[in-house]
This record gives sequence, C-alpha cells and structure tokens, in this order.
Amino acid sequence: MRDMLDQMDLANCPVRHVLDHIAAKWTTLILLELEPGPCRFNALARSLPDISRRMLTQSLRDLERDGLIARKVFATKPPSVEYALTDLGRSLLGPLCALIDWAKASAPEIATARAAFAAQA
Amino acid sequence: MRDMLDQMDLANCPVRHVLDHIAAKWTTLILLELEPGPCRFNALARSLPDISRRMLTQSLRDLERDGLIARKVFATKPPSVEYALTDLGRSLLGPLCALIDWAKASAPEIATARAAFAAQA
DNA sequence: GTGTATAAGTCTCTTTTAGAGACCGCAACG
DNA sequence: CGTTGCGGTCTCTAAAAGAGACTTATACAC
Repeated sequence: MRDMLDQMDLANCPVRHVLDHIAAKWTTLILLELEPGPCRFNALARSLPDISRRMLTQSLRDLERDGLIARKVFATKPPSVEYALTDLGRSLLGPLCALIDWAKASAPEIATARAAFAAQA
Repeated sequence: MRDMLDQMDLANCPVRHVLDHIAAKWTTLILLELEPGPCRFNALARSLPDISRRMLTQSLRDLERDGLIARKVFATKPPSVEYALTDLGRSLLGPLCALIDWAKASAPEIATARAAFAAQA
C-alpha cells in the first residue's frame, strides 16, 4: 500500500497532488455544493458563508484548472458566471463520499478518543 | 448529498473535521507509512524526508489525539517511541485508498486539463 | 577519553498561506 | 438618487508551515 505513493519522487507525485487538493478543505465543500447542479459565484458564497470571497475565487480557479469544474460566463448584464461539475469532478464524488461516510460513522469513536486524550494530557 | 454535511452548523461538523485532517496532507502520508507495521519516530522522519521534524511531531500528536494511531514508549536507553495504527486508523485506509486509486486513475486527465488551462490562460 | 552517532523531540526565525473586509465598475430597481 | 446584486480584486493582518540549530543522555569506535 505504501508503494501506492512510491513510483515517483514524493515531490511531484500526482497522488499527493490530489490529496493536496482534497486537503485544501474548501474544495471538497465546493464540489459537494455543486453536486445538485450548477451554481453561480455569489450563490456559492452564500452557501458557504465561512469561506472568504478571496479563498472562494482561488479554490474555484484551482478546481477549474484541474478540470474538476467548468466555468461558464453568460453575457448578461451584469455578466453572470456559472460553475458546474465536469464528468471528472463528478467521478470524484464517489470516493469522496466513501470518506465522508467513514467520517460520519467514526465521529463518535473519534470524539471518545479526543476526550480520553484531553483527560490524560 | 450536500445534506451529508448539513445537519450541523458548518463550524463544528465532524465530517468537516475529518476532512481537515485528511487535508493536513502529512497525516495521510503518515497513515500509509504505518500501514505495513509500527514505526518509530526517526524511522518515519527518514521515510518522509520532506516533512520537518516539527510538523511530524505535530501531525503524530493530532493523529494520536483522534485515536487513529497509538504511541508507545519503551523504557530503553535512550527511550524509544513506536507509533502504530489503531483499528480505527486502519479502518480509514479503505476509503483513503479509494481516493488514491481515483487520483492515480485520473492523473492523466488532470494533467491534460492543466495543460489546456495553462495554454488558454 | 574524545569524537560521533542515536534516540525523540523542542525552539526560534523566516516565509507562506489564509482570513477580514474594503473596494471596483456597471446595471436594474425602487 | 440611493441601494442592491453581479463577480470578483486589493490590501492588511493573523495564523500556520518550513528550515534548521539545539537538548539530554547513552553507546560505540577509535
């Protein structure tokens, strides 16, 4: 299993790169937010109140850059911008949900561990 | 799917908390490194050369705190410390590998998207 | 007995990253 | 004529990460 990450110098490992994204913590939330359907910038900002517009822009660019979401500009006045999952982005939802399910299932156990750790420290 | 994250105010959502951990980017590497068996501090440091000792300590503490790994001190001279996956920690490897597999499978597509993005930007 | 290495970290300093929140031009709406 | 909504950007500050020297004590080589 460890060798899942070998095969390339750790530095520019594609796997690591993906993990860094998941890691980005906001990107996963954005992907989940887009799952029901396309969404516009300010709508996303409203749905994710605790992400600053600055980070939202940045995260969206990252996701777009990697082809996980598509950005479409409509020539309305004022122009509106719609973000939507691509097929690639959608394909990530599966594994992501597996992780979320694990998190939900393990949350109590983690809470217990934390309490124990805090008590003894 | 989005409602997987609702049910609690975004702030102290257990799921989000787990994602933040995966997010921590070093923690996943550590978990994978421990998969074959227990490992000691400096051995980990050697296996993960691009993580500073400072961050290694911190990440290990985080994982220990959440009950994903166990820290055992041996009263040798000098005392040595061994880190091992707990059952809980081991149970995370499944979903984590799903994600890694996705990453490996999608890497070429992501690379293509990146190239396209760079070209047009 | 002196020098080096190991053990598991810690401490400090600098750089990077994230967050808060004001600001932009522009058009519709009241 | 002032406000709101659009999709962001800009600046300034606060928090986090990285680099790398330092610690205490033991063991081994020379």
